[in-house]
Amino acid sequence: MSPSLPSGLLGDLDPTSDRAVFRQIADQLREAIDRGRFREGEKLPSEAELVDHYGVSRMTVRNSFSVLQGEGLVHAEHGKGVFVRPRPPVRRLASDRFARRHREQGKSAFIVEADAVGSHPQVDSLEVKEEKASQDVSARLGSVRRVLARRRRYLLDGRPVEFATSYLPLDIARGTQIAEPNPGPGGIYARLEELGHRLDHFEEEIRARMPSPAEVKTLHLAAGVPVIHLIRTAFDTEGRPVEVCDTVMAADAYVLSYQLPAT
Amino acid sequence: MSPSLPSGLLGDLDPTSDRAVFRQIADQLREAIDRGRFREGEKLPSEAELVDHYGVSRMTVRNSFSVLQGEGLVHAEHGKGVFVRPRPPVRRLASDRFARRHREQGKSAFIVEADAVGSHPQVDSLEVKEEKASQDVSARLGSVRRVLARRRRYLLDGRPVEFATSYLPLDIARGTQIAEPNPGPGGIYARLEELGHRLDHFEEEIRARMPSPAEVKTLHLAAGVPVIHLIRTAFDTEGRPVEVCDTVMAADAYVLSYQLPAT
DNA sequence: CTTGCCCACTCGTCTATACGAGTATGCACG
DNA sequence: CGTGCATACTCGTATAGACGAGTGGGCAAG
Repeated sequence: MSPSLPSGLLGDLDPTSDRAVFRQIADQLREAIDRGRFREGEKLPSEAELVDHYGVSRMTVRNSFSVLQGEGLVHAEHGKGVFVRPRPPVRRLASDRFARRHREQGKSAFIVEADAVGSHPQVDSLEVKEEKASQDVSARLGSVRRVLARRRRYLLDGRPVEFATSYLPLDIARGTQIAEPNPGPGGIYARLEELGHRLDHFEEEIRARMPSPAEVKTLHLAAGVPVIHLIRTAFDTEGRPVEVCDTVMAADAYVLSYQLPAT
Repeated sequence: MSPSLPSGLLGDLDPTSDRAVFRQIADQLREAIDRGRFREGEKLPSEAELVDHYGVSRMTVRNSFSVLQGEGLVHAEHGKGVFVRPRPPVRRLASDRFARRHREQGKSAFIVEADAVGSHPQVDSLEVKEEKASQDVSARLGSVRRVLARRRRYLLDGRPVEFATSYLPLDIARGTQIAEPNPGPGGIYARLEELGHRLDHFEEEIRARMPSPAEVKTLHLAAGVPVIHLIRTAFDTEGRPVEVCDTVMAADAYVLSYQLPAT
């Protein structure tokens, strides 16, 4: 038998309303969460308890939960319950993160930055190989057929937060340290500059969308978490695009920050 | 009676698989969409047809659809069917969109840009009023109690794509044309400069998340469409923040583009 | 020909039931 | 004391049925 809910926590249904019952329930739960009646990580009433409280069928309650899941407000754990989704710590990406001065150190920007805020950084899924350039990458790199692709996934405290692929023209990267699993201190941008491609500027394109099933898997995304899709192109001082980096980030783990001149 | 589906369009279920039936159906539909078997705007088989084809119950088929809706791939229209969601035209926001040279003209950046690509722009929900600054806005503007808030919504070809609120310190904006519904040619940035606040740079913070129910309503968002939340702070040459602009954009209608120096 | 209604088809909402599978707890047994 | 199992509670998946409401086409009446 389900114990009854503390009275006053949730209200009653309005049978005269034309708002669907499952939406009314979702509204009440959402409001309770917003007001802090349920805190981050806290367990919501179980399906059975809500069935008793509202006098509706279980599917109706589940429908309410699915609304809240779609909004990214809650997540269900099989065998345990439905919980208010905690807001994970966000990683701030500043627009000067690729400035030359940050490249002096030996470690990669990701590692340095994570260490600074006391997180445990990891990089995995390293893959470096030559492949055919997609139509999009080819266009961005200036009609290149084949490219060197460097794939990796970044984790913070064990949680995957982003994965990225860098594409470089073969005539630049082949046979250099860039084609090695470990590109050496300062990363591939340092190597590019050593190879005579002094970097001039970057162009970043940002989109947001819902993840594909593959992305959900790779980033362990909860329901209702979008991804930020960032495509960066690096140009050298001669105006040639020397790298395209395609990055997919868990949107709940990032804030991007840019500084623009008012010119 | 439901006519049977064209054979070969969709496959069969694998009863030995441990993948849930509704996921298998969603997978097949997703793949068919990705492969172009169903084109943008095209109608998917009705629930009844899929019930017949797969020999499952209607709720199972609906469950599959709800997966695809959550991914933003399809949308349902009551009484008509379920359709592949067309990708709307996107608006590109370049990082120089606030450059002084774009401010010379009389019209606002939004209008000029939309006209350029042949879209029909509109601005509505104009509201200008003094109000108490939220904690966040106050912090960004440097401990300001009350602010002038300018709210508006932008539409392209009748579709709402973004809404924004600008907050300005009262000591700057009160009694000026900035406090009028129509701020005049070049917008509030032009007025700020005339008032002696020469703009130096902007700071933009970007987040992506699922919309609140209020945002769904204001932007007429389909299921599975995230929003891009952009907070811009404008600084004058003395380093004082003179405006905070809080913008919520339909993510499927935007690509943001930034240029960063490699410094 | 036009109007208005009926009907078929569509998705939306809700109920009731059943079984499976993951989790946690307590108790009995070794 | 510790191990392992039974059990109760949780959500996951699926079935079957019912009624409501929006859409569009066809047909009959005017």
